Amino acid sequence: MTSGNPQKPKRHVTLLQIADVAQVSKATVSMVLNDRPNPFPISEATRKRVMEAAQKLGYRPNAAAKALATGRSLTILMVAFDLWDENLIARLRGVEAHLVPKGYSIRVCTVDAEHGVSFCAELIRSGQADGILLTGLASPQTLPILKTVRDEATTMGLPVVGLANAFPSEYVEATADIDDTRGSQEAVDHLIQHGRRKIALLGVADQPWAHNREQGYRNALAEAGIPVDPELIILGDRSQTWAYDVTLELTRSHEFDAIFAVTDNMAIAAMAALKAAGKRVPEDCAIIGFDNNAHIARFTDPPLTTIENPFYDAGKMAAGMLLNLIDNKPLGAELLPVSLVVRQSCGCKH
Amino acid sequence: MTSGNPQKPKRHVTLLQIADVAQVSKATVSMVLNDRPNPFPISEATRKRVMEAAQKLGYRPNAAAKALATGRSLTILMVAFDLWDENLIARLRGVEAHLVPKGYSIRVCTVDAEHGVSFCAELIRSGQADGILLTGLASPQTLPILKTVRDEATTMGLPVVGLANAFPSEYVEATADIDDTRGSQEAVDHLIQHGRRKIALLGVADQPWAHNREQGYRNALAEAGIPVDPELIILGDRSQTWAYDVTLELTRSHEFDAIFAVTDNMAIAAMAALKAAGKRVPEDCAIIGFDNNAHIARFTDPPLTTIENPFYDAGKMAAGMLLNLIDNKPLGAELLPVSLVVRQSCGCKH
DNA sequence: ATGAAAGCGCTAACAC
DNA sequence: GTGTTAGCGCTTTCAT
Repeated sequence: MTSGNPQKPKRHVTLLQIADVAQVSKATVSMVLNDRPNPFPISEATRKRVMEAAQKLGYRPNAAAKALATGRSLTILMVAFDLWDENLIARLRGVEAHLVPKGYSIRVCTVDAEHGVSFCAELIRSGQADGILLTGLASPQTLPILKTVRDEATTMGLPVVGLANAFPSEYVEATADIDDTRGSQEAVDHLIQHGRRKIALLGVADQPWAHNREQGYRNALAEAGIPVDPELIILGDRSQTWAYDVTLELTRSHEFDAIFAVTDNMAIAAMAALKAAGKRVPEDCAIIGFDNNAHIARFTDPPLTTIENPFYDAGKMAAGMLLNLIDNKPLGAELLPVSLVVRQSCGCKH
Repeated sequence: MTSGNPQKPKRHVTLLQIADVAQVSKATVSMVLNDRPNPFPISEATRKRVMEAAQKLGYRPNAAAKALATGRSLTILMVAFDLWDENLIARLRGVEAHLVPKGYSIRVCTVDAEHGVSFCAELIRSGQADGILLTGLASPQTLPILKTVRDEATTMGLPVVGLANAFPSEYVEATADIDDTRGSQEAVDHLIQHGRRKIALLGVADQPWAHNREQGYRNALAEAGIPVDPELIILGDRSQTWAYDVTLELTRSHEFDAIFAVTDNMAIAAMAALKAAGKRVPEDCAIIGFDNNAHIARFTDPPLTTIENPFYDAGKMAAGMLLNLIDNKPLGAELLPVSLVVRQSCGCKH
């Protein structure tokens, strides 16, 4: 059943065959199919003949030949950098939403401290992409890897665009980002509206995006005239284990009535720690996350209030920016708006 | 800062340049670089000269030219079929783990009922892949789409391999699957060990993998001599909303002391419903899921006992099988073992 | 042991 | 308006 490998017909219908059938030259066929005047328009008659022949033969241009001739692969390379549990598929769909209508497809390469950089470099150097989309997490230790990607891209003359997670500007031409600051500010402000005053921040060190979220936290406190308590700002490594441990510790050492965690993953770990410490959520401690991983956040106990992170839209925008750079058009970047998704961990009633 | 588009050097170091430097012909360079006797070996001297020249010039073969000449793209197409919230990155990493060492890279294309099939077909027909990896969910309504992929692959002579989620055999040469039946049987058996007798199954209709998980449930009951209560077998559409609603309903209409949900996502929704109905987990109702989405399952309240779904390994295996098919080698398929991850929702103490 | 040359399928000057 | 032609960078048969 599984043995007999499929016969390999490799039905390459070529331009030449169409030319034969339509009684024209390869060149004419190419022009018709690519809709390129040369410099004169093609007569409607031959146009039609060619189209019909192509249709009949089920012609599909060979991508390799096209790429070789034009020097463009119609492919972008999406580098997933140190990405493990995030919503890759939403980003991918967003990117495709923009790319596919323009005929581009996506090659992916995952990279982390141990794997993939050299292969990724290989892909770039071998001409398999017209531009690069970087997504994932750049930590200080892994920055050299980013540099490699950046350098290879530069020697090939390819633009690099960041998708979410605000990459440092030395490594990208531009980045498609969401309004981390504004979103966080809204979240923390919401906690303040609920009468919370001692709000802890569960943050992440050394990450631009996390820094922005921290800034939003500070803004909200400032606007409400609440002094920042440095002891309630805790920066870690983004892991759930860390978030759990540090929250547990905090319950023993400090007074606080709310937590703003810069990711949902951290928020749910913190929530578990609060419960382990005998605190009720949201009565004793309210909590808000960030990202809205809906299939988790909706079903925590209580359901997690959080900020919607529009990965799909970010993907679309990043793709748009990349294509613009490839075509030397204006970038068209903007900070994507985010919005609070109110559930119950903040203290709101159902 | 973001305006001046990067200059485009496009440093294509070619075979010819190496040939020049090394004082040999293109052909010789090609042979050396590809390690291909012709039919006689290359002399060590020229070999070295060529290698050094290549090294010095920083030569990287042009993928398009190579593909055009050989008819092989060294690329596989990964089709993500109706996949939204699953762990794509783990599969991807697994696939890459096997593919990259062999020089293959991955092109991705997401497809669902509304989008992407025609583009996916395009990618296949334009020779942009040597084989296809199918992953995601095939529902009866979307099967025609699968058929399209399959047909295009066939006309191009490309093998199609399924990665997880057991695709129907008409659409794939083979599939890399996990032992759904065995895993589920273990899970349900574990519940039985805890003294549970009225175990509800939260399943999914029309999905081979879900059917296997149901079979495991039945096996466990059979071995324990517990009669199957058809009313406790509930098949739905895999959505969390459905799982939540149906569980809530069940608490009102039936007696049961445990739930086996065929996915973690359904399990956490069910858990929320149980709590909403005033049931304690696991005292009143134990619950076990499937997949081990660790960043969720570890932090539910109580932590979710579940079956580890080795997506990474499945990715590796699928990639291996696909490459074997491409090279006409024996398939090397096997059912991947799964294991129970015991936490507390089953009734075990910490 | 190495080189010459044809060709993979397509594009883009340029000629007619 | 359409055809000719010369590549794009690489592989591969065959001749030497």
